[in-house]
Amino acid sequence: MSTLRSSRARSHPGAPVTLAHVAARAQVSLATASRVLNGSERTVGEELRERVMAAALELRYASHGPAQALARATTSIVGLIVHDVRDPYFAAIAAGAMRVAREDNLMVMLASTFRDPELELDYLERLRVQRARAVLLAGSGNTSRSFTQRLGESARAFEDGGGRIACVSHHGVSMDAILLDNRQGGRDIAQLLLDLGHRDIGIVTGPSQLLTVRHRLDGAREALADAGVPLPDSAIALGDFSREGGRDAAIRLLEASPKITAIFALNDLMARGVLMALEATGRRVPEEISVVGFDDLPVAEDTSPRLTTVRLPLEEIGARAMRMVLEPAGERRRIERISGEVVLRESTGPAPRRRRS
Amino acid sequence: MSTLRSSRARSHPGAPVTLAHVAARAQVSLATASRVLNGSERTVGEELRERVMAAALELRYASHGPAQALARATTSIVGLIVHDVRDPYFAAIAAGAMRVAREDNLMVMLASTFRDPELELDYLERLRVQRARAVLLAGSGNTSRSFTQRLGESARAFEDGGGRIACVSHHGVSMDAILLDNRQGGRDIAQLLLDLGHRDIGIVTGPSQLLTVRHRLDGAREALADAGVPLPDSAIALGDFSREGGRDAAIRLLEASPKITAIFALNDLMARGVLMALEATGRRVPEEISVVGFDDLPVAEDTSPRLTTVRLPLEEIGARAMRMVLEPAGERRRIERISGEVVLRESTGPAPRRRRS
DNA sequence: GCGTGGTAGGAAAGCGCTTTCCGCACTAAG
DNA sequence: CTTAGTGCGGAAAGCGCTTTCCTACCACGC
Repeated sequence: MSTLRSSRARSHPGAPVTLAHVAARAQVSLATASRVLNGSERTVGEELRERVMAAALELRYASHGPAQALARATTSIVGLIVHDVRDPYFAAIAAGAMRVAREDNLMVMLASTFRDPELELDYLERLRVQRARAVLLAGSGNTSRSFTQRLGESARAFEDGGGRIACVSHHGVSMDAILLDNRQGGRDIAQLLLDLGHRDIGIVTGPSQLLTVRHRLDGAREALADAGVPLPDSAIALGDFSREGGRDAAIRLLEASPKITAIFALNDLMARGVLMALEATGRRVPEEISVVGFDDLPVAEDTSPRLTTVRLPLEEIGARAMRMVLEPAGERRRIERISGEVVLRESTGPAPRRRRS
Repeated sequence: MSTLRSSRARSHPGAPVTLAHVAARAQVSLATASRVLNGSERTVGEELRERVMAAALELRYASHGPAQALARATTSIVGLIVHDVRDPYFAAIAAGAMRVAREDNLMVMLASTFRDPELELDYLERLRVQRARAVLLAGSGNTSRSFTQRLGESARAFEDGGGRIACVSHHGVSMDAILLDNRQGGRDIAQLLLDLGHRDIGIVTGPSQLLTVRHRLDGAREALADAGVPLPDSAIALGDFSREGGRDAAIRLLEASPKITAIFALNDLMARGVLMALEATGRRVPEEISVVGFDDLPVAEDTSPRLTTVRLPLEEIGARAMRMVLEPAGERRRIERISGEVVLRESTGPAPRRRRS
């Protein structure tokens, strides 16, 4: 009977059990209990060790994280700030980063800013308060000068507090980073379109203050310029970085430039939207018009035709970024570059012959 | 000059600034500084208040979360345990839950178990260590008796520590919950198939130890039984709860039961896989065979034909669950039920006329 | 037998906060 | 003028740990 009762001990609200309780029950000092239960350099005699273990088990002791953090002056928390968990792009990065965090026995605090830069700053501040060991900024950087500066200051403050910080993609701020070669990707995919004979190319772009957008667009511009193919303003339509944004932008684009034979959507979500618009207006892809995206999210294979796009190894990127930010700070800023590669699917085809102009 | 310097103060590693520094600089006591900087009942005189604020700003003071947690005996952390962030189902729930957490000024620790029940227990324990205020279990429950029991014990231990815990979906454990009516959903969607005249219906199912799977399947079984339509074992194929799992299962299913005119995939991801298999084998949907899924994830609208499925308001579910778990514990177990509704798209059609048998 | 090292256990000093309790100054009431 | 009441500031006692130091003890060598 008594064993039964003791095994159910503390299953009532009462005051939570602390190390002191464990120590008392095991008849040892606090120091010893601490050494046994939380990896310490010092060895503890076999007998005491067992007494402590047993007591901890019986009391169902769980150490007090915040107290440990205070005493040790370090936590086992890392922060991860993304734009939106629902966006598969960020979900993939998050998954990679979380895998690495887990390997290092760290808990991750995830924050979604929903693309609000202020929230990004706010979360960074909160992570500073939490004394996160490291923070990973995974959203795309912003082109706003003043925002960039404030972000830089916050990052500096965070580091002064002893934390590490790094980002994925350009952020216009000097910190360790995994840089995605969005420009080259934009260039490559535009070149693909050119190689297929397309000369009237439209672009469906996202919010222009995102650096990712800007770089992909720049890459495409370069490729077109090199080939001497014009890209009038009317061939560029802007929308949200989402399905709906892509669809709406495509509709406007088709009105403004009905002659285009190919559309480069700056990410796969938008490309999906473009496909929706094309389907709604009865245009065949790729026979009448080709469509390409960017990122190679799962959706790229879910559409029909499947999307030609630029593959980014997102989980790998998340993992490497997390690994980088968990390393001790180096002397100099660390940069790793990752580039995407074009994956050819069925949404692209040779340019149709020119219709009567 | 001096203002400039002082505004840049502490931009060097040195020891981090504490409340004591702020208090010293503002020439007030620790108590006063604390009261000013961290909402307290007590009022502080205008002058001192301003001095403290100024000092904090100049030093770029950030309070020490763990220390506050220790002193206040409560944290501003909530935990969220899901199977996989990459799965849009969980991403949506997470987004809803995170929105509510944000409204309450809480930080969320997100953990992905990748469907490993041991990890679920492990993370729950870690969240107990972190003294999370509340934990939301979002994965589907498990049918394993022993696991369920251990989960129950861990949950109890967590609650004994003063935290709240709740789950989405059945977990076979008594705790507050948002219950999804998976059985009814399965029933409804199967009924839809029946109403369309299908009599040879196949099912592509996920891991059978998931309660979600079991309930959806049970619902479908009931509908078929009520209609007197047989469901032979050969008409059920099992796979991973993913695209690939759905595809592979569909291939096996079609071999085992070539006569089927409709397939119910237990979630949209699997349904997408089914569509892939059907496309690969040249079967037209829905003319030759109808396909339905479950969840109504974005992918349901990305495929062609678009998927008929059961819509679950996932973000709403995540939000309500978080709200529930943040409320003080009630006397009795709290349960909210949410049911899905069939949304009709193009992947379903009337059963083709029986071929020669 | 004594000094010497090495080892295991414990006492206690923090870690950075919050909050109780105390005291002072001032006002209002008697 | 005294007394009670009120408002504000500060001293100090924790919160639950870790870790430094100190002490006691043992084994060993000479």
